[in-house]
Amino acid sequence: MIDDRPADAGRTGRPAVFSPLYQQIKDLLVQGLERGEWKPGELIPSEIELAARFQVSQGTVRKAVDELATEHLVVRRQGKGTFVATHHEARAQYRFLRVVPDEGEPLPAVSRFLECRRTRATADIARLLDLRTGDPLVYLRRLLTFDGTPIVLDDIWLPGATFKGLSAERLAEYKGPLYGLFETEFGTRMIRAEERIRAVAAEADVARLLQIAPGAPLLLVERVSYTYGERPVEVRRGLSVTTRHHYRNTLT
Amino acid sequence: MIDDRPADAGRTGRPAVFSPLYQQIKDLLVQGLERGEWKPGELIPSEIELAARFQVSQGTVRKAVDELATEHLVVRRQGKGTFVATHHEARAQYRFLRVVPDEGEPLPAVSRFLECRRTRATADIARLLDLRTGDPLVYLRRLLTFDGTPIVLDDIWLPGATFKGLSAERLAEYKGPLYGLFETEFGTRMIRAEERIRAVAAEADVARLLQIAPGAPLLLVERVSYTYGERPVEVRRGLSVTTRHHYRNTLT
DNA sequence: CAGTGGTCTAGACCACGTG
DNA sequence: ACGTGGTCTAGACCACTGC
Repeated sequence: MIDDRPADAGRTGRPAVFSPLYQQIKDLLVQGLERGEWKPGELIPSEIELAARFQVSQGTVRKAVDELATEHLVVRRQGKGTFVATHHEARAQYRFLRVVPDEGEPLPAVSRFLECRRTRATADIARLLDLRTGDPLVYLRRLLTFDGTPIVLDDIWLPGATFKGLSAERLAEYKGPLYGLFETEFGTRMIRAEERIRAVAAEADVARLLQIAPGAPLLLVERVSYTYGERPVEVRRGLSVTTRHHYRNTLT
Repeated sequence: MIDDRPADAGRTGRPAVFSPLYQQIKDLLVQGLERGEWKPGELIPSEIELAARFQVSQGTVRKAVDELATEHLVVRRQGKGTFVATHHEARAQYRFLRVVPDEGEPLPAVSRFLECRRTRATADIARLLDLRTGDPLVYLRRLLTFDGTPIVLDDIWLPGATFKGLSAERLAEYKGPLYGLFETEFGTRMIRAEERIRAVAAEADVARLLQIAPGAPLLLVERVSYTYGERPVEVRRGLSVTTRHHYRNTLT
């Protein structure tokens, strides 16, 4: 495992394209994650092992791993090692579920799938997913219920090529976060998302599903999710009833 | 300047309350910022100088300063030094201004103040600002206009004790971000905020100011801003028209 | 040129988890 | 007892800035 060493990584000479050593190590580690060399939840090699493999000091590996931990790609656990991050963890759950009750603990929302079918990309969905108009998609519609009350209606579009085997049956039987299913069954780990948030008036069909009056204000959250290498893997439009719930956000 | 050294910071013995050395250094630096030892925009001592002052290695100071930079309390500039962060910078502007046009660049929004008066804290505002009901407040109302169209109506409540001299005249003549004014004139630097976002229907008076129909959906952003030591210093309720604008957010 | 932060190394010891 | 990540040090060289 000596040949993994980046060309010209030593203290003499210069890499063809300059980038700090720890950055190059980080890139190699991300490539390993992307290739599935270490799967979500698994232990990656220790810092000492990685330092030996890449022929750099432990300190340099540490800086690379530190950045991966900051970006939530891996999780450090003192005394145990460094693990590949996974969506199957209470810790990571609420990073992407931002609609919560005004009062009390965010009870585990109950998810019910109303639709699951194949369709084809419209121009706008294709653009967001970096596909071509007419490319195959999987379309999902689900209702999130908090404490018995319907609160969020999500429309979700996924690239058909990646999510070929996704079925209503599989969704119905699956317990846990949707991104956990994507990660486990389709080898696609969501790591980042961009959202645009607006207020809109409820259409008649949506109002019926969310048990509110037509025209009532709803929070619209349009999300594009990305996996490794800034590759878009999901478009989601969520409509939320925000009379006793809100979207929480921290500005830092 | 030798006595600034934290008690028992050396490699032998144990601090009474355990915390890593770099954390203690970081805390001391935050206290310096809070005291105004170095003001926004100013240069703080170099790493070598701080290392000498606190009697620790440069590496330990570096880790402390790195964290301050991550939290946007300071800004590092290679070759020049480390500066206290300030709201008077294009870089920092859009960290707290999240409502932007759907298309095109976020043109500098024009701010117009509709009200500025002293009032007293209601129970809910008092709770959020860690005050008592009836304590003095300064209340502001302002309208943000993008490209000539009114888009955001902000109601702002500030602790009267801190913002004693704030006047309509001062607001009218001031150019630049509101948080820049707070920082320069009142020595209060906002560093973090928590927001709750909802969709609501426009009331008649708000609809008139925003030039929309009564009952139209509006985005409501309720913000509490904090300065050093998690001390709340502002409550803000912003109502936005989101037909051609949206609230942007990145989940990481 | 001198001074700053940025990178990299090598080695020490500590705290935590497991056997 | 051992291996992991966490902290700390000392010193080297690099890259950027400004005189």
